Amino acid sequence: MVANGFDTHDHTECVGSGMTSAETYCVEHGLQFTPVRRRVLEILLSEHKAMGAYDILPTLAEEGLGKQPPVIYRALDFLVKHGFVHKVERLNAYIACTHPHSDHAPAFLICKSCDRVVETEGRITAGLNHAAQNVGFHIEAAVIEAVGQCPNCGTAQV
Amino acid sequence: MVANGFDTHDHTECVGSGMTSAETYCVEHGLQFTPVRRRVLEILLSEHKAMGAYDILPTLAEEGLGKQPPVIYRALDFLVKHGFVHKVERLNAYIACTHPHSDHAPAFLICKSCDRVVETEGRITAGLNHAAQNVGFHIEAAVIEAVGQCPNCGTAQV
DNA sequence: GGGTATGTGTTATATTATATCAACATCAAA
DNA sequence: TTTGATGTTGATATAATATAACACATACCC
Repeated sequence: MVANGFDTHDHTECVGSGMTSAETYCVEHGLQFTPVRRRVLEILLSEHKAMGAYDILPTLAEEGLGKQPPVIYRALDFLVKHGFVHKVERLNAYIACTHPHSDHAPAFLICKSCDRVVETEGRITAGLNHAAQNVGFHIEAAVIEAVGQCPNCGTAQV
Repeated sequence: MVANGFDTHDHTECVGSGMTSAETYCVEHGLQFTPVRRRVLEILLSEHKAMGAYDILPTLAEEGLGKQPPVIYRALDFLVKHGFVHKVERLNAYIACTHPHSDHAPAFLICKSCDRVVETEGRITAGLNHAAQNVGFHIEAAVIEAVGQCPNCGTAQV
């Protein structure tokens, strides 16, 4: 079993490499990686969990980076649009991408008990593609979110 | 290509069979299929599309079935819990199940252009199960929602 | 340097959802 | 047939999530 979000681990490196990767991508693509955007990504990377917009906003406010909802939503829009962050629809929450720009269809495992979320990689959508073809539907993006119990909570409760 | 929500079709039968099926299920399981619950399912079946709670509420209000949000949310909770209705997380909307109690992992195709939603059947989760096993996660339910273009809108725009 | 596009600050509001508590209904056991 | 357990509804209030609209500032490009 490889390291994942259900483990406890030091993810200083997660933050560092995530920021570097975003930085590089923005430079290469002529995107403005402004202080608000930078800080929001940094918070999401360092918390290493799914956070609501209103969980992030107070931190920005403390740091003088904006205290109204539109500030955080605009930053999140940018980060989601460019693949640095994903929205977890089931939770109305946002989480830093752990496989930036690997051209993946992100899928999430959401623990009901502890609310931790892990992003998995890989091709999930073969069956879905088939279903779509049957009705002539063209898939552009997919939301794939599994709800259940993570190893920690599962074993704890048995 | 079989009949589906992207076709225009007379779905009088969808409504009738949906209601009958729910009715039977409730009797068999000792559930109270009360007027509010009945009417909400009927509305969702007859509109044959994903609707927000606040789209449904005015109709209930007109008919004297309750005008406060908790009324509709409680009815929706009941209908979702027992599999008559699904929530489309991506849209924060609700849609009548078209395969009631076939023990399926519901998956949706959501058209970006016309907002129509089609529920597909079938086993979608093989790859996801594998990913979950790798981290020791136990899946209880899955949200699978594809966003894209339906045949009508796709051809219209080309 | 001037013009255009993009990003930010701010106010206000829209949309989606839940907590709480009292009243009433249903049903089965005492 | 009362009692009590459970479930449903009615009503008020509020929480949580998200966007519209507009003025101003900054970045970028020629």
